Amino acid sequence: MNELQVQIAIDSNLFCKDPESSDLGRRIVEQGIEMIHELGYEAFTFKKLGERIHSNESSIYRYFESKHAFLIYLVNWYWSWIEYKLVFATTNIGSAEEKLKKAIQLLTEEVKEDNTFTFINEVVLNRIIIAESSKAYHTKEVDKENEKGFYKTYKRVVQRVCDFVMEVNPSYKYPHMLISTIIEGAHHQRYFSEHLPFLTDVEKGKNNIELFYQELTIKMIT
Amino acid sequence: MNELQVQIAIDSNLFCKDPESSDLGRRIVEQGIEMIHELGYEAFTFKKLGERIHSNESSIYRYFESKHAFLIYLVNWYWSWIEYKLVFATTNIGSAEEKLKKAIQLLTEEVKEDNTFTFINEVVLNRIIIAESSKAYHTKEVDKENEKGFYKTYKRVVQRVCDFVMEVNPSYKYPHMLISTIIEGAHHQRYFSEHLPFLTDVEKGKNNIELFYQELTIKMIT
DNA sequence: CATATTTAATAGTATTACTATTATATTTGT
DNA sequence: ACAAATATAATAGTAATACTATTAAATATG
Repeated sequence: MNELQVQIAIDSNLFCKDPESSDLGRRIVEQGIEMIHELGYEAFTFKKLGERIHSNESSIYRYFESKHAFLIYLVNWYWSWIEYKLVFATTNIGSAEEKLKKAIQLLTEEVKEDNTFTFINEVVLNRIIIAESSKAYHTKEVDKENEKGFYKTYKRVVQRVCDFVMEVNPSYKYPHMLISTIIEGAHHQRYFSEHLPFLTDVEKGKNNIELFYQELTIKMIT
Repeated sequence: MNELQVQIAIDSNLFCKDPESSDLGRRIVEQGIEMIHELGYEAFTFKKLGERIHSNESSIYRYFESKHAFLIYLVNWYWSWIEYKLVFATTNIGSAEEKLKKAIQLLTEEVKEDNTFTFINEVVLNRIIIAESSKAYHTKEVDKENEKGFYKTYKRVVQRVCDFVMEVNPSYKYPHMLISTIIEGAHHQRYFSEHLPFLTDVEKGKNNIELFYQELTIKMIT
């Protein structure tokens, strides 16, 4: 059986030249993800990436105008992918409660399988999002970048899940606050469980993070 | 009436030379906070700070070994201050529920009054913590720094509030997860309300952030 | 097959995050 | 009051960063 050939569509003002349009572009994204994961965002440079892909620093600048822009691209790719998974997992489900539950699972679970329906390693990308994505919006340029649509994909995912919340309880007052708290919270808890375990109650072999946020969702909206 | 003269005690391995011990040191911290707030962490440099306080870059390095170490110092100062306020606000309160409620208020409310019981502007520091503190632990060196006690003060605050949670409900399973979710969540919501309002449900004149997390606390542990 | 585009290579810039050295203040102990 | 210790300011220097500009060679396209 053939797999569905879906392409994650990325807004064209998130890159200079579409990295999906050439082999070099795909190598930049593929290996860039690996390198950010290995070195961390701060130590990662286009120069190092250029060497790794046997290309040149200045060639990478034709695809992304800056290191920051590259991170923004990855964050948007990630949320587009999550949106795709979200829509796929919730169509044809009748009960609003079920849809919401599925959505919370998707947002809080650890990304484990590498389905690589593209050249992008989603498991590694998930870890970058957890460890580095807050740097995408914690800058002095947030407001300008927000206007340019840099956070649009993330907002769209939040809105979709909010819609499920409102289906379950149309009078609930804080859907956006609830969903963004859960998304950011789950990422924090994953990061803490690995590096600052004191701040969590994660137990080996148990998916306490997911359990906690599922319980939170139900208790808050009913 | 005299005000209490309390000094926030900072662990001596969080600085090279104690900035509270000299006029220059106090100016570094005082003006450093203002500058990080104005320029953002990335654009802030010791060179610029040196110029601003009519001193020298290299003199600042005698107090803090790096820009990162300076941020870590500020984060610890902040949490020591919150711990002090927390202890002060909850002693002599008999009911565990009341203590917890007070604690959640303290952790989620906007810091408004500038009590300046020191040279540090707590209102501005609070905004730095909201906007920049995640950069303190999202580095490749977290584990090493955690061992050196860089996040001890934060953990201590979390533990104190966890103790209240356990007083209210001794069988509650996820106290650390709950409290760290609330702290980080409230900070995120404050930041979002200013820059990415779509991700919150903040209304003018209403303290929805505090209300949301108070409700969350009660619903989760009872 | 000519033209346009892409890429690689080189060089260069201003700035950053530091370190090292030294001379001059300032503080401290006696 | 004075020597010794310490703190500070000023200067200089380093390797690396995050880019930009230019050019030549390779590749794709009409």
